[in-house]
Amino acid sequence: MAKKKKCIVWLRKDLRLQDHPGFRTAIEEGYQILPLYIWDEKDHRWADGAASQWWLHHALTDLEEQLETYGGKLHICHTKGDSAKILESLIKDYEVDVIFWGRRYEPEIIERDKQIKEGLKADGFEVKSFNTHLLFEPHTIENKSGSHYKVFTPYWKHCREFAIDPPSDPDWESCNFITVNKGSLSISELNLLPDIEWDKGFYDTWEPTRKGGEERLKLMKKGKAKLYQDKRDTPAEDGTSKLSPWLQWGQISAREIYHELAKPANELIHSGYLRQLFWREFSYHLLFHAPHSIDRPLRPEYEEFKWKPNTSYLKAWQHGNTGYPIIDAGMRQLWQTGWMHNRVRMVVSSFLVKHLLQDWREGASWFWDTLVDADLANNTMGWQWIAGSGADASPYFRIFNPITQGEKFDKTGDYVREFCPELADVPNKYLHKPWDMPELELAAAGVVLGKDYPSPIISHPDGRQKALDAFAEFQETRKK
DNA sequence: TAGCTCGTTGGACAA
DNA sequence: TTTGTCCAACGAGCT
Repeated sequence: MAKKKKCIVWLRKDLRLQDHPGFRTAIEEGYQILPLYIWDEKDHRWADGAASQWWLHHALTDLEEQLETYGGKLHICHTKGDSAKILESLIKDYEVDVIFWGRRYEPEIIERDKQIKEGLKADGFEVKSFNTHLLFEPHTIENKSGSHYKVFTPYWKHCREFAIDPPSDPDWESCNFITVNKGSLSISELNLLPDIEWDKGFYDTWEPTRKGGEERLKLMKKGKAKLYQDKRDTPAEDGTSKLSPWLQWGQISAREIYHELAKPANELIHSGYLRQLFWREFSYHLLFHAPHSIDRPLRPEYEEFKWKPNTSYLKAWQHGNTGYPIIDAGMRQLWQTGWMHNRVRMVVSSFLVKHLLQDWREGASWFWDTLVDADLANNTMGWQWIAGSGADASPYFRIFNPITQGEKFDKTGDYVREFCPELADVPNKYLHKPWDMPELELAAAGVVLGKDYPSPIISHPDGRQKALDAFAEFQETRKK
């Protein structure tokens, strides 16, 4: 009898069994499969942050359980920057013929994967990679002049011209696995969970399993997506999809979401949300074509911008102690739940970069470490946009006003009261500017400013003016 | 090619 | 309280 062909399916940002072209191909072509996850602590400079690691732990646990129902076992390894070595030794140990993996698009990972691929091919092994993460791969889209898009709307219009492959599930009933007896670590041995218990709120907020994501998607399908356009800007309401962490880890694919919501009859009513999926695509497109933008301004002239580093400002912002309720509620939501509402992300980012004149990279790294949905392409694009150094960036005089943004988008004050409970009894009239409240009323609400809740670290008119001055000065130096 | 239009997410101020 | 207008300037993308 002919020897069974063997393959490794190396899982990366595609921790799912559904709509997985790697698994599907392996099963269709009759391979015996070794499903592999390598926890590489140093696979690039933006290796997963603490909140992401928390999610990863649970995603792997869930994936392991799903595989077990088909008689498979997830093989788990750990390294600090040498995934290639692990692959090589597994290939030898199990006489593997081919490796399948889903492509990643972080600049340093592209480079690393290329080297691994070349190395393996030189040794006579076959490597096949697939698109498991996106609707459109960044290099496949170009504008009429043969270059990449820099503005969202034309990019989006262009993409809409193309059909998107429907998701396609592997036939797991006919799957064969390679029998593995040794060498795999347990998930807990990866030490992905925090030593200090700061993750309690995460458990209250998330069910980080495939099933948890399917539930969210079901809610969108049942009506949430229809209401999305109206509710997306109200942080007190559960009006967004919150699917970002599942998407980021690939527990649910973009294709699955797209096809669930874009059925012809629904396309229009869901278009507000679907558009957001294309924003994710667009940020991968930008990152691919401007790899330097992960830690340098996309527009090089912004290298000259004079940020004013100030540790106490940065700390106050990180810990939600700026004295601006909408900012503090957002930063505390982030810390407690590993997630922040998108509207509030813009307000807090603008405040850090404009009012406080702190380098956008400080904000980007804080988000990176604390968000369960941290995604290099989205994070980079978002911060560059707010800092004004991005491709289609916000003009420098566009400075979010933390008071009016609060009053406009958290009218009821429910959001602020949830995350800044010390302000619970402050009436709506003053909730977004407690410093304007008369002493007596403050006392009645049980708040002493500077003691129970911080006084503002900078006054809004001051912060705004300083930002305008700094950016005007920057424009001047550019002209010279 | 030159010229035209437009750009996810806003704020301040005047009327 | 609401609404309209201006705030700069530029480069992408299209015709």
